[in-house]
Amino acid sequence: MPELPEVETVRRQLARSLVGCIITGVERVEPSMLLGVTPATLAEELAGARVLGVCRRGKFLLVKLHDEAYLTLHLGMTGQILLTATCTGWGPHDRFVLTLSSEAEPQPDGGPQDDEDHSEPCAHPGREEHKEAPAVLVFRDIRKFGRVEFGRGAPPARVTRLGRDAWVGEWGPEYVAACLHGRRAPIKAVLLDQRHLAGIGNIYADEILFAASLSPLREAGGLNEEEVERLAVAIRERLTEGVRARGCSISDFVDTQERPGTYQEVLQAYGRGGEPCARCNGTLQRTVVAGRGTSYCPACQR
DNA sequence: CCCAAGTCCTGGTTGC
DNA sequence: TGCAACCAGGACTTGG
Repeated sequence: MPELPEVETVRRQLARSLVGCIITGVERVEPSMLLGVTPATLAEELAGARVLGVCRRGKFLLVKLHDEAYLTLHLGMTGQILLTATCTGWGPHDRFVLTLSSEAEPQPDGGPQDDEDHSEPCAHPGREEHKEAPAVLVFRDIRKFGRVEFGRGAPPARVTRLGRDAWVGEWGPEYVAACLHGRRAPIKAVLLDQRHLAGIGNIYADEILFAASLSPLREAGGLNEEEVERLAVAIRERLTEGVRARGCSISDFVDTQERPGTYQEVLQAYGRGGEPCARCNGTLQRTVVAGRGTSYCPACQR
């Protein structure tokens, strides 16, 4: 599942490869995944548009174009963004395809220089990605949960109504405490609610709660100060680890070069129901919380 | 047939 | 009682 670390992995690659490029055309678009514009208008708007930056907020990617335009991408649960130098023909799940050309004049500054929280300087400047501008961007999505949105003036409402970015956002234990205050919903449901902290999905929610030794079933408003502090630390740490691992490829996720991440190798809770707990050697239990499959250790997650 | 799960939407409940 | 905030559950999607 593309959650914050997976989307950040893709953002870094897109920022490196796309900034300064000109979109030359829209080769393909799945209308049911398109929001805010018709396919015809989208093609018209994007043709000739220069990419100014690539930002992220929660699980959303924002491709900033000239004239205050934003192309907003959400990967849903099986979405992939692939960059290739040549077109080798489309597959049945290629829902949105852009062609690109590099500019003669390189941008003075490659990275996204955005006001907001979504961008981190690229941490691996030496890594080989595309030196050349890619010719094609493919948004591949087996299920059609992904979304492509175009708008002008400001990012779309589905982005502006998000809470603070769960990784690079400015927040601390007090903010988390305020989010949880008075809530009777289970703590995991609040972690998954993008209006509070944006970017946490089902995998990282389970990992964060394991790291914080908190039961996903706990009533959110019932956490004490010390537990909130542990939770806040676990959120930053698990997401940082996820980004460092270049994402979790337990299901379909791959980066723009079709390479998997490695976070699936260090999962302690997600998907491990019935297996021994790495911390206390108890048995992880599987249940359903907030309508989502949930694994946790009843012995040491309290 | 059920399961996986992102986001949006609806309808019922809670509490001031 | 009225109303808003809150919360659970369903729709959507397709391959395993």
